[in-house]
Amino acid sequence: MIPYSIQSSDFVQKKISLSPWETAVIDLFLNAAISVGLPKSLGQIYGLLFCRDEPLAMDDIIKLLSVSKGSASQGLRSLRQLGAVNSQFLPGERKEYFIAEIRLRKLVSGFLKEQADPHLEKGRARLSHLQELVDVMEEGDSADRGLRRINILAGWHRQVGKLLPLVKLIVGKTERSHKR
Amino acid sequence: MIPYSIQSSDFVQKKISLSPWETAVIDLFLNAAISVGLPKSLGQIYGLLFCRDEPLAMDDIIKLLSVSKGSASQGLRSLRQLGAVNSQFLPGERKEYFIAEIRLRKLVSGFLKEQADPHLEKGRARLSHLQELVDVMEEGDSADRGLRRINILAGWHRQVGKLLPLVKLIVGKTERSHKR
DNA sequence: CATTTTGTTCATTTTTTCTTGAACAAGCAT
DNA sequence: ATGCTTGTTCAAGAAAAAATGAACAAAATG
Repeated sequence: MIPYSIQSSDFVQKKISLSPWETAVIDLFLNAAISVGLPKSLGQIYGLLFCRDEPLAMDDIIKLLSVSKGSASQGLRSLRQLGAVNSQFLPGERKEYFIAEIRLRKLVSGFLKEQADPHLEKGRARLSHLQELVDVMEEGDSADRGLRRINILAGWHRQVGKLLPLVKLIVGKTERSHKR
Repeated sequence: MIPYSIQSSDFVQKKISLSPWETAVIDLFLNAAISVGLPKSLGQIYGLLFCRDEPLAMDDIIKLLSVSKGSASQGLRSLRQLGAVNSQFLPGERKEYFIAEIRLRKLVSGFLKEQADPHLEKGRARLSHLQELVDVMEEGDSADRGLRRINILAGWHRQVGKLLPLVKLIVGKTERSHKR
């Protein structure tokens, strides 16, 4: 006389609510997302997946977080692009199921690849544009100054270019020891 | 019969407009600011100061960038806090004059100190809050899962805690060679 | 085929963040 | 004192970013 599981018989009803610690974790990731300049929905979605052992489908996410279809869809897309979630198709199921990537190394390198590398590249372009602007000037104080500034910027660019791969490396290297 | 320099006699009229390369540099920093999550006015102001050899006062900045007094004042405050500008009082002048900090090491460490360190600290607090939430639960699957997640997060926290000082160090170490 | 399930897109609305400028202080000069 | 100059603050407006949900595709079901 249990009034639940109206639907397809032998399905275990998926847990419909969040435990307090899960809510707290989700909020933690929400804040983390904001602080690295990503939309909070990304943080929430990742946080939820991070909490769970079993993969979740989009409509689970929508229900559990009460976000819109649009947010969920776009959020998952971004997360995939960042390498922060992976998906799988369970046999016999039509939905796509998502799980969080929890290897910090992957998270960091995905983030840097998506967020930093493009800027580095654009930086290169801007530098040569700057160079053109200065080249075209008649000689003089300002042109001189321009040249000096370009050199500084080029130096910075090199520095950062060296730093990024190093960061990926370091996070990778020292990563071990998830106490089990 | 030059109609300019209405004002106090022997002052060389300060350059009133930006050369093209300066505009481009300012725009570069504007974009950089946005991409690290700072307001664009910060980028503009820093960019302008970066271009100039001589220190500028707030009203120079206001005129050259056509920004409001408010933006200039608040922007300069933030930049000072980030360690991205320094100021000096020229003798006999009442205004405060600003110059850009161009040592990358200083810029990076200032940025990290302001933007990352506080988050690390808050992270610590959140972790112990999480721990409490899980401690308080009756034993069970969810509590178990919660514990495992906390351990992962704690590991990440340690990692990042190690990374940040390292970044400051690296940028400092390799910094030399501004071609002169 | 018509229908259902799953997911994407995108114009609109909502929320958040940034900028503006007027009002206000604080100090100096007359 | 009174009026300048310099700078800060903050409420209100403007701009930018994110979330929503309805309309649309695509593919499987029956």
